Amino acid sequence: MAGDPVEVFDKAFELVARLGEAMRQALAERGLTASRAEVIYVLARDGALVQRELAQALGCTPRHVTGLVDTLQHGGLVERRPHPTDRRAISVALTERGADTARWMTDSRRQSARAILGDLPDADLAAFVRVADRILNEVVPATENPA
Amino acid sequence: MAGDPVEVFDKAFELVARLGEAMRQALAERGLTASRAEVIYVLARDGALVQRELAQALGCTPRHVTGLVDTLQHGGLVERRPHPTDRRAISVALTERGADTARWMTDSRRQSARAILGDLPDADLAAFVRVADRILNEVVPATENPA
DNA sequence: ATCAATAATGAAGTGACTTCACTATGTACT
DNA sequence: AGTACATAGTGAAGTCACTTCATTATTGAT
Repeated sequence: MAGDPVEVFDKAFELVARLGEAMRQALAERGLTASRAEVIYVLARDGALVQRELAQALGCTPRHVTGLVDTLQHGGLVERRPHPTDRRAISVALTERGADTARWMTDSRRQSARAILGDLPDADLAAFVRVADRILNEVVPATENPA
Repeated sequence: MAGDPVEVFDKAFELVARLGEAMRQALAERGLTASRAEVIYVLARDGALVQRELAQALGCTPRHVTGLVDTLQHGGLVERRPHPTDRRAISVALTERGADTARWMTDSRRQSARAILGDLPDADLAAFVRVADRILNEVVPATENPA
């Protein structure tokens, strides 16, 4: 049977539900939650940030960042430092352990990707990306970060 | 650029994050949350259920179902009835409004699917489903409901 | 008649997140 | 300098998803 748009949509939602759940579970085994993992991801990508910037990057309130960073700091993944020029602000950076965790996230994602999809034809993978992009562009608001 | 497994994985996760968010938002406009919507979906699919069965279908605790049904009942989407043969149990069924909501969910999903993906080549859609199935089968635990 | 399994619910707790009020600073304007 | 407003972070309190641990009705099976 060829491709039915509705079937594709259903698969996409199934992905949302089940892949999301699998991710949550994998993170939980490392003592992380999706939100906390995202903090780590962003800090690894952008370097040390002030909490307000972190809130923007995560799309949540600054207040919530306070709590997230509290927990992460308590777990030794992140550290707070006084901002060099602005005494109101607090700079948040990954610790060694935090950086290790970030590497683990990237590596295991890459490994899984290759193990699971490595033998599929390039054409299929490219088509998946095309369809996914279409859905993403049409359906989704996207945390705006334009020009 | 052809298909890179890692890029595909990343897209899949982006779908998880952004499509999930879009769904939550669409539901919120109708006063629903993902969990409550799932109750409606399951009841529409399986007919009236006892709360314990509902809990199994949703993969959550019976205790949580109590609360979900409370809210839905209060909103007039669902009704509780004494179970005909087992006086411990409570049967939960959709009301007219609940059934309408279920129809809305199905219809809008179908409409969006056609509007967004209708013009893509069948081959792409079929490839998407193949790749998604691969991910689903390999990565995911799946709420077991086998033979 | 009795006793263990079962259906639902109260009580209390966790994690994600919010809004609102408040403190400490930074900035700008006179 | 002096006043006034904006900004960074946090305490307090609340919502929603979801849990575990009693406790109360029943049921079913001996």
